[in-house]
Amino acid sequence: MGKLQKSRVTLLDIAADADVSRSTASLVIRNVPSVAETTRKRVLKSIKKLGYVYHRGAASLRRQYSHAVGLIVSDITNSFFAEVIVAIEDRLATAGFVTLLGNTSEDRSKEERLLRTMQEFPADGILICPTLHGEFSKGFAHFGDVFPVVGFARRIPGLDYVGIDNEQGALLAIEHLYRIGHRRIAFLGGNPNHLLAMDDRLKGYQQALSQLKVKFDPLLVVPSDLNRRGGFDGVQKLIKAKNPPTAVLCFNDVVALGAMEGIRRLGRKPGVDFGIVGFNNISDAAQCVPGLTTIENSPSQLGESAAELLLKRIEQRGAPIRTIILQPKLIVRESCGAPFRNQNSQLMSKEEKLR
Amino acid sequence: MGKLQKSRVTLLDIAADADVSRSTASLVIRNVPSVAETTRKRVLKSIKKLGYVYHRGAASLRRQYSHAVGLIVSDITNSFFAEVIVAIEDRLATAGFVTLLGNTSEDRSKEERLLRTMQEFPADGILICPTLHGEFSKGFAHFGDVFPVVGFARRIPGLDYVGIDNEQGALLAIEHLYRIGHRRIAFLGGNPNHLLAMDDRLKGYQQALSQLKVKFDPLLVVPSDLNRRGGFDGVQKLIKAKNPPTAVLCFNDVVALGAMEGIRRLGRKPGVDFGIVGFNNISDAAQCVPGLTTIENSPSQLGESAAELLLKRIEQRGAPIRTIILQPKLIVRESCGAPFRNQNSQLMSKEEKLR
DNA sequence: CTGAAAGCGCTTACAG
DNA sequence: CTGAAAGCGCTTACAG
Repeated sequence: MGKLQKSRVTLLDIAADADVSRSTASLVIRNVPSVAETTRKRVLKSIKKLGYVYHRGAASLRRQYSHAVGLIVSDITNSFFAEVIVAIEDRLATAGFVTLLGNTSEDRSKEERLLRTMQEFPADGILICPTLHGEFSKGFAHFGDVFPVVGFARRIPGLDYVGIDNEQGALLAIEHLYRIGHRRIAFLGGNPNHLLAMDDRLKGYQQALSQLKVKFDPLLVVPSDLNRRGGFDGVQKLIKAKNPPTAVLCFNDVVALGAMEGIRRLGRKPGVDFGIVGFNNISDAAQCVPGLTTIENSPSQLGESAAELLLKRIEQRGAPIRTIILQPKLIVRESCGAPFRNQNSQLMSKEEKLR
Repeated sequence: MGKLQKSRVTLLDIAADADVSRSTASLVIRNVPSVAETTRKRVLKSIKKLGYVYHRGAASLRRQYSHAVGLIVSDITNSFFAEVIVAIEDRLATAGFVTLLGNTSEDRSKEERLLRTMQEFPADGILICPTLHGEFSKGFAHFGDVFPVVGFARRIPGLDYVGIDNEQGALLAIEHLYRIGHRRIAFLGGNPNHLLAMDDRLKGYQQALSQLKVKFDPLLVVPSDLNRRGGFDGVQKLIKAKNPPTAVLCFNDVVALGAMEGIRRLGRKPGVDFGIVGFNNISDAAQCVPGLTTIENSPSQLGESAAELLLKRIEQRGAPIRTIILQPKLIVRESCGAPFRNQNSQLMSKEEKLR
């Protein structure tokens, strides 16, 4: 501890201590090779000695990027998004970027505040899963080619986007339920007009029904909050109605897990008395009993692609808009109800164990 | 669009357009009242007209704080932490701070990288739940009075800290299990030597047993990963052993929820054939069936206190170290097993519904 | 291989 | 109430 630390140790202090210029010290820090080995060593020694901490903010101001990226999510407590966040943060860290996280809790005004704050920061770009609302354009209008923004999971017209083929996913789910014997199948979760993903999945649902010559019954489509509670309450409403369904496709796994509990609350056995399909394949889906049959929408793949897309967009702002649509996959587990006993012996044996 | 935007619109551009000095423009932006109303309006008009975006980074460099806070968490996919994060982010946003999020996934080297990066950023301070390891001091040694760091949920000796009274929490849980008839009670989850919280809860567990004159059996203490899978596997190991327990206290709710599924996997009924108590009271605990009896460790309260503590620490770095220990509370639901039927009529009726 | 000077976009005393 | 100048901690050409 050669000297009393008054405020911050700067490059100038290092330069003085190592008896070089500020520029040379800077070159050493950034690992520019053109510095003589002896000089480099002397500088590194001073850095250690004085406890120098690099100031990225100052560097960012001079260079024209911050190596910080904003990540705005609509509900961090939803496991799906938590898993997406991990993937994004990982990918960005690898590229040397820091992540600024914001959680909107589906609150539009919080979203707008976060967008502004992060842009002011300034972040080099923003990754966002927008809140539930129809008129996206409002909050995002000023980002065009001006500021790099990539949407994920929920589409934003006019911006780069990574998401899944929602229609196809719903279609796969309904076909599966039909195949194992279900004829009266409900759709639970989300709100039309608030969520394009909901509209698309509903489209897939209806399309599948019509292909399978099952009559569409609007009473079987029930909106709900996109959390456990929503599934819990929604499925009970469905079952208590007259002419109830025998199975349900839920908007996502979290809703589906809630629905499982709702069925239990009514004294029924999910996967035996009633069929449930989720959407996303979060890790809990494999862990619960009965295992949740679901549509894979890999959070890690989604997160990685989104991060990748943003990094590209930051590098070349002028590039045309890119949209990546990931393909869904049916993951069969044990939650689809009795009919399925007569279907597949391997699955049957799993089913057996439950009793 | 008066002029072609070449790079960034700065205060100087605003000043030129509004025909004032840079200083005056700055005063307007920061809402300093000493500016004449007509001048203010002229400046605001130019800001809108030119699409000016405030540059916080530049301001931070000049003032001596960034209004950014680092938040490092060991596992964002754990609902408990997700709920804590929401609370922290909320509180910080209210105070005008931006949150930089880092997830370590319990990886020590990631933790060290994040600490450094955030400090370099520079964040004004860091909130951290450290990864699982004994020698905390290593990674945190250089933060003393130098840089504001507040720990939460997992203690870090020598730093500000907010957490719960783990010993007392475990004690409450065991007393409850004993009261409703359990005599052979296991402890599941965590790893001694890696986690002080585990040591403390274990201490409470043993203390309760000894007070209740129940013999301590080390075979009933089984370590596990702190996730759903850990609970799932661990409880099955416990039940399959000879002389199995009739109930288990889990390190946290996530482990407990996994244990519930593990019990189902063995064809038993959680809350009927086997008792389970969790720890934390995450929102899923109220939602599952049977409802999870648990020890409340309110994530929102924890997060808010931690944020508060950091804000104070940032304001007065010299202040003595503060430690806040929140008091746990027993939340009785339906997961504690058959003995409990003979106990409480209100709960019995809930239990009834399950059949 | 190394150094002096200018500048990134703000704010902060200090004059007037 | 408003303006000119210096400075926060870096990096970037440009000389030598």
